Amino acid sequence: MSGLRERKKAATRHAIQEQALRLFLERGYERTPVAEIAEAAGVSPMTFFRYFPTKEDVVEHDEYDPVLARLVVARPPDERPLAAVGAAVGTALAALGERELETVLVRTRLVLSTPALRARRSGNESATRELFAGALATRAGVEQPALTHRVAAAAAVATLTTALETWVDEDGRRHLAVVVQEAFGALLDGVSPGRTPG
Amino acid sequence: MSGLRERKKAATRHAIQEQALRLFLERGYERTPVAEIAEAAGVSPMTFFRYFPTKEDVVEHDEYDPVLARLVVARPPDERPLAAVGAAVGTALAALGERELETVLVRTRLVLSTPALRARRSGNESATRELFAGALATRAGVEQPALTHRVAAAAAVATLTTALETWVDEDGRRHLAVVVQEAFGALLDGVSPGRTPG
DNA sequence: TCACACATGAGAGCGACTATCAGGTAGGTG
DNA sequence: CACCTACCTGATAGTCGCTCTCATGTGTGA
Repeated sequence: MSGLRERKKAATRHAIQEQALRLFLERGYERTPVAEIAEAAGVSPMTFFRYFPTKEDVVEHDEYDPVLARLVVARPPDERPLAAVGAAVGTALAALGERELETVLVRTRLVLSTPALRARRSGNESATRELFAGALATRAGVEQPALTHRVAAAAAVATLTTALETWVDEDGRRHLAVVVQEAFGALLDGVSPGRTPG
Repeated sequence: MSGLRERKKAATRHAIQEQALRLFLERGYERTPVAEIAEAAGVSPMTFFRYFPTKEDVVEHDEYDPVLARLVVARPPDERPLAAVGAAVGTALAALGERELETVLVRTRLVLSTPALRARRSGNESATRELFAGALATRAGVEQPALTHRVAAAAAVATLTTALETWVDEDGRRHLAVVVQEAFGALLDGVSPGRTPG
């Protein structure tokens, strides 16, 4: 399955993404036309859109969501939904190395500071919510996610987003996992008065 | 302050919005060019953009947020943040009449079923989050919103969004206030096991 | 009534994105 | 090794959202 064609495609895709990110960081997202990215990557503008349906797509990855969903399903069933998601996220983040965190930081900063990318990110969160809601339903042994599952999923994603924003604001000084854990703790604080800190 | 000029502007603005909504519902958002909206409203395409900076702006209102923020600040300070936001929203929704709810239903349905509008809506939620976080901070008597306030605000907005989606899925059969209350109850369920139903 | 401010329109133009068509290259087949 | 097919690519043209500049006409305030 790894003929010359496949390798060329992978290389082209990688080149486009690399040049795009470089130009975005240098000159800003809005001031970088697709034509320039294509030229820098040595392809035609057409080819850019064959690899990435929109200009925004070249920034996003969203490869973590399915992993997270599986971790959520695997959490013990007596755990409260939000605690389950929080723990699953904690587990996933612990596996991230220094370099990966740096990449995430740079890209997240770019996304948060670019309205168009921010809006798209928000749009994607809706898919993440549904994925988490499905995972919580599966864990509970039911077909369709109940309102509880959907609300818990939505709150968890919102908490995650807030944690990410905080982390970027801090320039990534603390480990992301720490900030996320603190955010989930703050969520409990915001709901019930007496909580048991971890 | 209500000279002929002002009234003309208000009329033009209203005409554009009315024709836009009509055409969007008839032919769909994506298949309705701004030029057609402008023609239907009897103005030039240029004028459309003078009144609404983007095509998406013609759909959104977002007039409720400031009201909600004020209601949040007014909640008793011993209430937990999420309960405070939930109660504030409940109060605001109780004031909505049959016709207003119908309008909200139609527009929300359009927004949720149109990716571009959905993304924009999500983008706006970020502003709503900050507004709520500020309100919670003010209520707590501090200048800058703490992480607790920001997380609570984010979770509350996420819960609200989920409630709105549920409400639209149900074609507005139950009153929106009921669905929202149920959603906030579900959030408590998702966090702590024993809760006292209202 | 006069002069200014402002709302509007016309035209050109940019950038994201799409559809169609033609040419070249990889891959399996004889 | 030659060939044929399938697919990747590019050129062209076009649509649509959105902006800029400039000129004109219409309210408004003096």
